[in-house]
Amino acid sequence: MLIFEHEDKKLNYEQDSVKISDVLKDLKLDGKKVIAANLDGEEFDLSREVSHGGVINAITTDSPEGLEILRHSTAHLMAQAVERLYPGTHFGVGPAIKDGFYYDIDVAGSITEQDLPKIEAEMRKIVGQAEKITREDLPKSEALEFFKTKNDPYKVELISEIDAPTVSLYKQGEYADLCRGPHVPDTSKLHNFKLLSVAGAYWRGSEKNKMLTRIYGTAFATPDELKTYLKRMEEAKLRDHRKLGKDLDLFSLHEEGPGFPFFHPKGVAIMNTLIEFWRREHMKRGYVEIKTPQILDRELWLRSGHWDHYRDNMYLTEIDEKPFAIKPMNCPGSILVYKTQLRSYRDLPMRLAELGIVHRHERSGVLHGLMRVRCFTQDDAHTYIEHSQIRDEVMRIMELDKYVYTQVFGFKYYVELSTRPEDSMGTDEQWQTAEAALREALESTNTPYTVNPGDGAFYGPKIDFHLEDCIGRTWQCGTIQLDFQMPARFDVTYIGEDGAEHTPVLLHRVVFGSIERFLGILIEHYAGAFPYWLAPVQVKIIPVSDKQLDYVNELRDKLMADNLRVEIDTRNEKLGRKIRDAQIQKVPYMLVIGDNEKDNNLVAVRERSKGDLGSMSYEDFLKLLAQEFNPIK
RNA sequence: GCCGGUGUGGCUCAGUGGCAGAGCAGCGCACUCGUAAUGCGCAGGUCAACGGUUCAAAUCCGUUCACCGGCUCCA
Repeated sequence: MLIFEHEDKKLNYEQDSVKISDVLKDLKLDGKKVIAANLDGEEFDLSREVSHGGVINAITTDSPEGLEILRHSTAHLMAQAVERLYPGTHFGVGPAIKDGFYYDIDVAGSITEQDLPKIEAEMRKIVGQAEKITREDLPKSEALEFFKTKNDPYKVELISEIDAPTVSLYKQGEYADLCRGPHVPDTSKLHNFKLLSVAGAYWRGSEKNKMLTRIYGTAFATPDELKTYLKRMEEAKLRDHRKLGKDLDLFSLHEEGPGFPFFHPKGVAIMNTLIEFWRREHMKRGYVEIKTPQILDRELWLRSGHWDHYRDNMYLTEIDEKPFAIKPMNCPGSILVYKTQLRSYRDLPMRLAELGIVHRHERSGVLHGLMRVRCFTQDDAHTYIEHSQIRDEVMRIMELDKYVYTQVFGFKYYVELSTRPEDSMGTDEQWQTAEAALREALESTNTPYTVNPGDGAFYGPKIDFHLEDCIGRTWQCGTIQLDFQMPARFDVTYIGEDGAEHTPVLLHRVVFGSIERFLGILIEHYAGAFPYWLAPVQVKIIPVSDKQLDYVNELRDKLMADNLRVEIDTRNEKLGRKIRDAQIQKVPYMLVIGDNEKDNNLVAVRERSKGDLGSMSYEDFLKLLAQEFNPIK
């Protein structure tokens, strides 16, 4: 006897086993959108026979679970098409992912993006054939035999590692795949998919293994959702900071300096404004600022542990035949500053901030506009504290991060706790204490976080703050790292209340992370339309003709004297043209100056999104600007 | 670093073995203009670099570099 429950409904069957689709039908849970079911937390195909009852729910394509199944089935569909078109292809793994799916394959020759339409066409053919997707449970040994015969070494490897007596196979037509399932009942359920790109991916994610070909695609429940997604990707492309950086004349990249961006006047204007804001917030919060050298004796890096744990990322040089290194981090320099005096417990927490330029050797393939570079400015600070101050200091920093990310910039962000990596220094006990301290700070502030095991710095665990960009990618910005190692290695001390010497705890932290990366994220976040306080050009003055040049120059001088970033468009162009160009440059305010304004001592204000605001006096315009959000006012 | 792709004027791109092109931007001239592109003209390229094949290479082959999409790695 089997008993199924759904909400307040109950259903009994006399027989020993029953088909999921029958149960759903009897519960009136069937429908066009239903592709699988959830029974006591486990997902089942509609065609599965079950011999136990429980709480049952239908899985529809408009739920996250349903979408995942849909995408997973589409991955299989793609694999089947690939196998038809490229016989002899070996298959790796093909899961559903955040915005779609992929399949890793080992194909003789190569597949390029030009081949995708062909594969897609074959997929549609299989959809038309409405191939039934069937599940088969079989002993591991049989499955192994099956894939050995099929000459699919990757599947053989996967099965050998499965720790269960039986495995499941999913078949559709001539295609069979090792898979946990569930899947849609047949291939005709798959319509709204698109293959997107081809890339390389190491087998099982290890660079020691062979590189396979990965085909990315996406699938949605409805054509509209697919269209919306593709449109969003198009729009994201338009926001790409590399394109906007060029169009808005913010920065450039050159072959002569791979990974070393060149910043133009407008890019620097934004960065300087960010830095001004940063200084203001930090001075308010009890930080003091230092500056330490770019190049330091190798001895220092040996002592800090960087030589042992970070050498591959360091640029080396020589001065007077002595080895030196270009700094990849600011901590050792900060420590030397701390140690210039005998410190008292009364000096703690001592918050030494530094806008430190660091160089790190990044492998050529990872460079990406401003997001991933080889030289960047960290908005760093090293805080020296007593053990008892860890929690409070971490919470103070988290508060600052929250203010900056959400209040000032309006970002969504995610918090991650990264624990001890393989290549690290210190004792297990030190790491446990440090990790526990960070956890405590997260928990006592009710901050939701995920744990990223083994991703800490080599000297301590860390809390990372990831900001989400316009296409849902996340970038690590802020970090708070707890360090018991450096202070000990450098004999950093303070005199306690008890008159004895103690070793302080060192907190490394950044808010923006890298000024360069943060600028990149902001460009995409705002799509180049920077808010008034950050805009590289805040006001563009546009004379209607060159008869107003004198008045316009006078206006510019006044605005500049009021510390505004202002430009005049003196080109011999029509008004419409000058406005268009200022709009394209996303300047927040335009002042249109014709005879009317000149004769009556007025300015005609145009705001980039609201349009013409009419004429007003200069003073009224300043009042208007004063109402704009401005955290450094 | 690895896999795949791409590299033509400041920008966006056409040109697939036979004289290097277009639009925009720039410069000059005319128009002196009222809220998203005025017209006419001029100038601008070692076709990423190096090597090879060929009577002839932007085009075919090789090497290197950079960039793009990913993987691995990271702020």
